[in-house]
Amino acid sequence: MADIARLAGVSVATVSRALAGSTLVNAATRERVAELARSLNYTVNVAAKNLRLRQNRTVSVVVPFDADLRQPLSDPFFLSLIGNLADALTDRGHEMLLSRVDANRLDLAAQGVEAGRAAGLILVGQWRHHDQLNALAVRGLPLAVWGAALPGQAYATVGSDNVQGGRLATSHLWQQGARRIAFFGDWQLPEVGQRHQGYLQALEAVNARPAAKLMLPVPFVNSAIEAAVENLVASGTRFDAVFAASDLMAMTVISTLRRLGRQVPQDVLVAGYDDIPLAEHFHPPLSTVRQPLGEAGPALVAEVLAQIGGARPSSRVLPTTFHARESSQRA
Amino acid sequence: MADIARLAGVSVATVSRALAGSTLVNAATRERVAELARSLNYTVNVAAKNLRLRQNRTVSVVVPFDADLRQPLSDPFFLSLIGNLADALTDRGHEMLLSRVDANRLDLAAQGVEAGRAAGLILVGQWRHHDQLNALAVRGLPLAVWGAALPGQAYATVGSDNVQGGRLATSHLWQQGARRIAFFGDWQLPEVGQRHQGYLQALEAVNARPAAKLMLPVPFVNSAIEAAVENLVASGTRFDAVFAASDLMAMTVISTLRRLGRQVPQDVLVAGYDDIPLAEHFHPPLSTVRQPLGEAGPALVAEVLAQIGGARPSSRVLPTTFHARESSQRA
DNA sequence: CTGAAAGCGCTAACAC
DNA sequence: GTGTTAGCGCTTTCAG
Repeated sequence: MADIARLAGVSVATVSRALAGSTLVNAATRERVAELARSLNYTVNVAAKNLRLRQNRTVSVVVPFDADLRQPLSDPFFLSLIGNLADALTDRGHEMLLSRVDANRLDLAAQGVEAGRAAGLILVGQWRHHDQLNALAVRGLPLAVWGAALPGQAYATVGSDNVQGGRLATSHLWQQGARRIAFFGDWQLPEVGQRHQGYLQALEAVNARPAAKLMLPVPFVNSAIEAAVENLVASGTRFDAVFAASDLMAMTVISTLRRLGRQVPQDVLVAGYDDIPLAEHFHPPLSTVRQPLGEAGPALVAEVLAQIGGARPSSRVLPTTFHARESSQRA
Repeated sequence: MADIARLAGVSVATVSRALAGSTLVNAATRERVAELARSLNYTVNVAAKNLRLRQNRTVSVVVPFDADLRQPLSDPFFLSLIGNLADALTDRGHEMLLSRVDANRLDLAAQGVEAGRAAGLILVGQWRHHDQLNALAVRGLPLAVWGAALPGQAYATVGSDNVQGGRLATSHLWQQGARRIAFFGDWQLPEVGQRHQGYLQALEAVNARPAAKLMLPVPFVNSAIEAAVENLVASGTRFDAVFAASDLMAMTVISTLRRLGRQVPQDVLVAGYDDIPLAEHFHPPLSTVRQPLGEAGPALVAEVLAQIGGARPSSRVLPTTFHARESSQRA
C-alpha cells in the first residue's frame, strides 16, 4: 500500500480510503489509485485490515471425528452439508475455516475462535458430547451445532425433526404390512436416539410393542453393520423390515441382506434416513426420510452470525418428509 | 496479552516469550504466565502473530463450480478429497480455508492468497481452464491442482493416471466379451479426455475401432446422463458395455438402464471410475478404477507446501488399479 | 478533499 | 532474564 501511495503521489491514508471506495476522496484520485492497484495486482491485506478493525469475517467449521475409528470423513450427508455451508458462508460474505478434531477433545474446536482466527463456530455433528458443547456455549462462544435439540442445552442446534422422521418411516413400513420392524442405529447418539424415539412412538400408535431383539445399536461403521445383519439373520430372529438410521447404513444393510440371500423389498422392506442423492439411483431405489439439506447450511450460518451479532442462542428444528420408493414397497 | 503482563507483573515481551516457550525466560515466570493464560482462557491471536512474523500457516482450498448449473457440490469423490485435504493439512500443522468459486472466474481463486489470508492454493478440479491456471502459476502463486497432467503446463497437478485407468477398464470389458463398448463422459475435460484416450488405446490394442455413436460427451449432470442413456437405447444403437467417466455416472447409467428394461450385467456390462465407498455396496457391485484417494490429499498438500518453501512446481501422477466386481462380469 | 499520527495484538532486535 | 522500542499492513480520528 505504501508503494501505491508513493507511485500515486498521495499518502497511504488516501490510498486506503480510495480502495475502500470512500466518497471522501476525489474521484480522479480514486480512479488513479484503483488503476495502480489493479496493474500491480495488489489486494488489501485482509489480516491486517481485520486486526485494525477488530473484526473478523471468518467462521470456523469443525467436523468432530471419532478417535477410536479415525474414519476418514465419508458420509455423503455430512460431506454435502459442508459444501452447503461453504456456499451459505460465501453468500453472506464470510470465509470458512475447515478442520477436524477428535470428538473427545471438543474444547479444541473452539481454538479457531479463541485464537482470533474466526468469529464463530459451526460444529457438524454432535456425537455424545452434550456437556462439552454446553461448556463451550457458556463461555459465550458463538456456536451452532448440527444435531438434535436436547433438553437443558445452552448451545444452539439446527437439525431435522428426528422424532418425526423416525415416526414417518416406521409407520410407513407398518402400513406396508411389516410387523416385525428392526431398528438399526446407535441410539446413544442424540440424533439417532430421537429417530429411535419416533420408531417407538409409531409402534406404540398401533399398539405394537417392539421386540428388544429387533433393536440393534449399530455404529456407523460398515463392518459393524454387516456383522449386525449377519447376526440377526443367523440368530433366526424373524424380521420383515429394517429402519436404518442413515441411508449409507440402509444401503449396506440391503447389500448384506442380498449377499445372504434375502431380497429387498420382496423378503424385507428397508427405509433409510437422509435422502442422499444416490438414494433414488440405488437398487432398489431407497425409501428414506429427507433432511432438508438446502436449508441446513443457511440456517446454521444465520444462527452463528446472529450470535456473533449479539443474539442469544436459538435452536431450530427443520421438518422432515418421507419419500417412499421401491425398497419399502412390495411389488 | 497486556492484561496478563499486568497481572503477572512483567512486560508483554516476557509474556510473549513465555507463551512461546522460550528458554530465555525464567522457568518460574514462564509457569506463572502459562497458568494465568490458562485461567483467563487466553490464546495468542494468530492473526496478529502472523502479521508480525510475515508468515502464514493457512492454505486456501477452492472448489470451482460450473456457473451454468450451479450444482451443489455433490460428487462423493471430490467431497472425500476435501475431507482428506483437511486431514493432511491438519497433520502438517496448517489450516484450511475452503471456498467455491465460479469456474469462469478462476482468477478469484487466487484472492485468498493475494489478500494474505493464505500462503498457497489447492484447486480441486481443473475443468477446462488450463490457461487461466497457467496464468496463476506464472504469477508465482504456490498452486497445486487436482487434475490431469497436460502438455505445456506451468502449474503443478496431482492426479491419477487417467489414461491407464481408462485402458484398464476398457480392456477388462473387452476381455469379458463386450464388443461394443460405449464411453460416457465429456472428454473436453482434461481428466475425462485422458480416460477417453485410454479407452481408445485399449480398443486399438485389440484392433477394434470405436464407433462414433458409442462415444457420448455427457456432462456430470444426472438429467443429462439419463437422457443420454435413453437416447442411446431409443436410437437402436447396439451396445453391450458402458465405461463411465465416474462412479456416480455409472450408477445413474445402471439405474436408467434398469428402468428401460436392460439388466446389468446380463444385458450390458458397466464399469465406472473413482471407486467411491458406495461402489462395492451398489447393486450390482460396481467394477471401477480406483483413484488412490488416501495419497491424493497428502500429495497435494506436500506440493503446495514445497512451493511455498520455494520449490518449483512439480506434478505427480498416482497409479490407478482396476477393481472388477459384478457389474462388469456375466454370471 | 488530504495528510499526520496513533494503534489493532503481537514478536524480535537491542539494550540493560 | 527482562524491559524498551520499533514495526508487521492497515484504518481512522483529528487537523488542516
